[in-house]
Parts: sequence; structure tokens; C-alpha cells
Amino acid sequence: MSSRAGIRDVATATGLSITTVSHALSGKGRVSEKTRAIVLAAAQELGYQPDPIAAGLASGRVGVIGVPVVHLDSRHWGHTYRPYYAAFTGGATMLAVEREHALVVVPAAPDSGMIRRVPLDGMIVVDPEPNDAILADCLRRGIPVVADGAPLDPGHGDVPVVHSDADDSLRTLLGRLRATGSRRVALLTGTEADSYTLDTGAAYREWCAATGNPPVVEALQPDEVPEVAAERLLSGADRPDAVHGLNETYGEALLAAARRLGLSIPGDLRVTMMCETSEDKHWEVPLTVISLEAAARGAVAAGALIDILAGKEVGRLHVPTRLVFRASTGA
Amino acid sequence: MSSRAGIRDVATATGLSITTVSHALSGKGRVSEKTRAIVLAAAQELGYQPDPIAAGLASGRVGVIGVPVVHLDSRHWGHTYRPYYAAFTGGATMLAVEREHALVVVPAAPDSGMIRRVPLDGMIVVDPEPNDAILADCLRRGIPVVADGAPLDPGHGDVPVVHSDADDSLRTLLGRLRATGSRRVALLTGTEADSYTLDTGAAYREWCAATGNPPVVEALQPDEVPEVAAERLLSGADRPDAVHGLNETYGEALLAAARRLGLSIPGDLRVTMMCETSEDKHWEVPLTVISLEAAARGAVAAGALIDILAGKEVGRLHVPTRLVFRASTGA
DNA sequence: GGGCGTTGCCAAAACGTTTTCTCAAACGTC
DNA sequence: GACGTTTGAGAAAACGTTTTGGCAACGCCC
Repeated sequence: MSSRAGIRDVATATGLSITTVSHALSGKGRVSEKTRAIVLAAAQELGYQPDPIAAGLASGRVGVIGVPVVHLDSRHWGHTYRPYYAAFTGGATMLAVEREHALVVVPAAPDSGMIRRVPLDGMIVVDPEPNDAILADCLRRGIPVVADGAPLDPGHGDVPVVHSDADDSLRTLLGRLRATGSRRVALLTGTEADSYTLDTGAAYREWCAATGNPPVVEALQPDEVPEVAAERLLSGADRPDAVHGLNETYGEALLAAARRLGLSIPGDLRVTMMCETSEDKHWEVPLTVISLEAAARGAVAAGALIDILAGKEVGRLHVPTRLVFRASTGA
Repeated sequence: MSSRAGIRDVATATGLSITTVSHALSGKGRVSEKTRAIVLAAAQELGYQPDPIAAGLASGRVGVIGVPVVHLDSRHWGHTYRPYYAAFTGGATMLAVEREHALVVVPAAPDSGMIRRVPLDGMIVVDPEPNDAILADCLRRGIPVVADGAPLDPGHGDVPVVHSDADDSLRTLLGRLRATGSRRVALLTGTEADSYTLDTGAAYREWCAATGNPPVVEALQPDEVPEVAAERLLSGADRPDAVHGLNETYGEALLAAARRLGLSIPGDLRVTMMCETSEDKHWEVPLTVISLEAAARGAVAAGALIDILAGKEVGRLHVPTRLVFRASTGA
């Protein structure tokens, strides 16, 4: 009676075989209703809890999928990634639980190798870099991976990717600003080299080149708080008449800076931003936002991964961006 | 050559036994340097990665500790818990990695039973409730637990707890406000029934009763944003001359409301708050804050848990609160 | 050269499940 | 009553490691 009860104890307690107990509890084999009831009662009585590790070894599956989080130590994490990750994992968790899986978030430095030690059936890698160490770890370990966002280099050919049309939406948004009168549409961004920041910057510059909008990019300097950069952008000589914030933190910084400088929105300045968290904040003006729909993306990624684990083929994964025009852009 | 290489493949490739390969890779047994080099080379060559599940079953340890997150769906989560959890898991992760463990965050509804399926050696339960379902799950499953914060009911006798002196610090803080002239020190809080909210409220009321400060408590109504409650508190007839915010979200709401109402800080109003995240934000006034030192608490909890897993006894766990007086209280 | 500790390696037994295969009994059907 | 088919249950083989206990071989000391 020292250690916990195992399936063997349930078997001997009921006088049945281990096989029958396993079948009765999992509902897999053929077991009469009467026997099943006996087993259930005995298991309850003994406080039997199947050992997930042993079950995992035998079945080859542990029912756990992981999401590595890698930017934890960077300042950028708090501004850009955390809101996205929070929404993403929320959506992924809901779907995973629906489908009898657990989702774990593994804070992991790319080189610590920790990710290799965690028992997992599969992994969702968010915004992988061109030669992503974590992604490589997973593939080497042989566990299925679904990627969120960035397309991958050809090396990892067959990793399904949840695609995004964020660039298209950004162009649509900027185009609308320009079509309704804005002549200096600026971008408030960061200097980090992650793919979201880079892609957004590139899309903005391309759009400028294509439309004749003067490219005005203000980037946070290292160790600078967003409000300072926003204020610098808005107090220069050629003040922009519209600004898109890379994320909600920067967007709110724009609001704060405008307030401090006495600029009215949308009269003196139009403001838009990417926003992944709830939009019911107490902004002074309803904001035009573009959302990647992080929660939906998480759910799609988790669903695809669980499909793969179940042996199903997955098709093209895509979550459309959502674009909402509100008063901060005059409509 | 179909599936991944196992330890057996390394053994046959080198002509050594499985035992020797295991010893060479783990550094546990007695293996000559020459043999070890041969094994390492072969393992590298074959891309061998030990299966964490099999290793876990054999050794009884998977090297993973978990932190369940349970409030994800509540609005309160975003205001109060998320900053604390973020800092806490950050500290816990750092320490876990230092000591060769991985930390996973398990988003778990208390009744979903998911927590029972994740292979774990131990768990850190943050702010457990009086009859905490997750805590009970862990104990039933027989895995060691360390609790953060709330003392536990006697049922779970021997769970180590990271203690806090938040109540003492709050009394010190409030006392200082009163000693330096504040006569109506209010509290901006929520209506949630979690232990942090309840304990803070109780400590405040006790302090009021003991000192004669009129108890002024403003609580967010359900579905209300903090700014609205803050503005209500500050625009009433008997406006308080100092307010303590339950968390950084509420504290910032107080700043926003004061700004909107044209109140100067600390002239018209002193503001203090609990704050767990970085304090280098761009507040208009340097703020007096009280910090539970969430990151340190996470590290202490993780360290204690790993000690327990290693068979060591742990003593009393305590992380002192940090109290910093700044300009928002006139000092 | 006998006793004894050390070194280097291995065979085999765990670890606690799931799963496959087999088997007996019960039940219909002609 | 012989012959499928279905039902209920069990024996035993995985699953891929770690760990225990043992066994030679070697060197050292007296």
C-alpha cells in the first residue's frame, strides 16, 4: 500500500486481467457492461490514475502538443509577441481540449535543447526564422510540426504552414487612407529583425514606392519606450497625417503622444494599428485596426497538427486577416 | 532505416551493448574515454535522440515541471494575473533551465482533467484556492507540489508554500501615506473572489479600522473597464486624496482618470499600486509601487520543487515584498 | 602467487501501460 | 447436431530506455 495503485492492482482487486481493465477504462476492446462497471468501481475505490508516461510509451502518443516561446527575454516580446502569443495559445488551447489533447507552452531558449526533453506528440512553431533551431530540433526528433506564419526555406519542405494575408491587408488599409486624403502615411515600428517586423516594413516601403507616398518610418531605438518614439515622430517638421502602429503597444503610444501634443484624432492625425487583444479598451477614439486573428490561427494550427497526428492529410491552411475601419481614420 | 534511430541502433553500430551506450551518453556508469568517444560519434552519425518518454518511464523522471494557468478566460486574468504569471514563469523558467529541467505552462480548466494527462514530475500551483481542484488532482496523481502564495487548508498538510508578506507591506505603505498627511486613502479593486483580491481588501479594511482612515473602496463592476471605475472614484463628492491600485492595470487607469479630471499628482492625489512588470514605463510621474517580486517567487518555487524531486528537504520559503517610494506619493 | 580493489563492459530485469492475437463459450442457423 | 459468427476475456509481446548486479581482466601489495 506504499505507492500509488497501478492497473495491476485494479486487475487483482477485481480478479480480472490487466487487458480487460485497460479495455474497460479506455473503452477500446469488447467488455460487457457489467464488467466495465465493476472495473470502474474498483478503479474509483483504489484511486487509480493511469500513468501518462507508461501509457505514452505503450501507445506512442501522449496527447500533448507544445508551443515553444523563445523571445521571452527581449523587450520586443512584451510589445509585439506577448499579445499575439496570448491570443494564439488561447485559441489553440480551446481547440486542443475539444479534441482531447493538452497544450503546453514551453519557454525555451533556442539552443538550450530543453525542447528535446519534453514529452510531446507534436509542436506548433510560431513565426519560425529562416534557419529555426527549434524547428530543426523537432524535425530531428521526428515529431510533426505545424508552423504559424512565416513561409519556410525549402529545406523543411513538408511542414504545413498557416498562411497569412497580412501584407495584402496592410496594403488595403494604407490604400484606403491615401484614397481618403492622407498624404503622409507613416509607420511606427521597431528595429528588431523578426519576420513580422521585417515583412511589415517591407510591405510598407513597397506600397510607398508604388503609390508615391513618402516613406516615413520611425523605429524605436534600443531601450526606448514607445511613447518617446511616437512623440518624436509626431513632433518633427513634416508631421505625418496618418500613422500605422506595428502593434497595439505602439498604437497606444501614438494615442498618448497625440494627446500630449494636443493633436486631435482623426482631425489632425489618423491612427491605425495591428491589434490582437480585445479591442474594447477605453481608447479616446474608436480605432481602425488590422487583426491577424491570432486566436483563430492558433485553433487552425492546433487542429491541423492533431489531424496530422491522427494520420489525416491537411490541406492548405489559411486564416484571413480582419480589417475594421473606425473613427480614428474618419470612418 | 524507416524510423528514427534508437539506442539499440547505436549499440549495434558500435558493437557495444545497450548498457554501455546508455552509460556513455548519460555519463552515469563506468565507461572508458575511448569507448565514450566512439559512442558519441556513432550517436551523432545516426542522429540519435533519446526518447524522453521511454527514458521517463525507465527512470521515473521526465525532467519537466508544470505551472497550470486557470484564469485564462476571465477578464480579471488580463488585469491582475497575466502580469504576475508572466513574471513568475519567467523566473521559474530561468531557474528550471539552470537545473536541467524544463518548465511547461499548462492552460487548464480546473475540471477538464487535462492536467492529469501531461507527463510531469512536479507542479507549481500559483495562488491555490481553498479547495483547489488542480492541487487535488496533483496530489491524487502523486506528484509533488509547491504552492505559491495562499496558505492552504489543513487537508493538504505537507505542501510547501512560498510565503508572502504582502499584507505587511501594504500596511507599511498605507501607514506611510497617512503619516505624511493623507486623510482619505482609497482602494481601487475588483469584485473577483480570488485570494489576492480578497486578502488585499481585507488588509485594507483592517488597516482602516485600526487607524481611523475612512474605508473607501471602489470595485470594478463586471464588464467595466478600469478607467471608468477610476474616474467614478475620483469624481465623487468626497474625493480621496490617495488611492492604491490593486494591480498595474488599475494603477494606470488611475493615472488616466486623474489626467482626464485635471488632477495633479501628487498635489491633488497620491497614487500607488501593486506592480509586477518592468517599472520603466513612461508614466507621467514616477510611481510608488509595491512588488511581490513575482520572478523571484517563481525561481524560489521552482528551486524548492526540484529540491524535493531530488529528495532534499526544503525549509521555509519566503520572498520579501519590495516597496519603493517615488514621486507619486511625494517622496 | 594469493588476496583484493578497480576498471570496463554486459545481460537482463525493471518501468506501467496498450495492443495484438488467441481462445473458449454462447448463440444462431440450416 | 454440425457449423459459422459473435461475444467476453486473457496471455504475452511490445514500447525504448535506465538501472542493477555480476563477471572477467587487470594491477597492486605483501
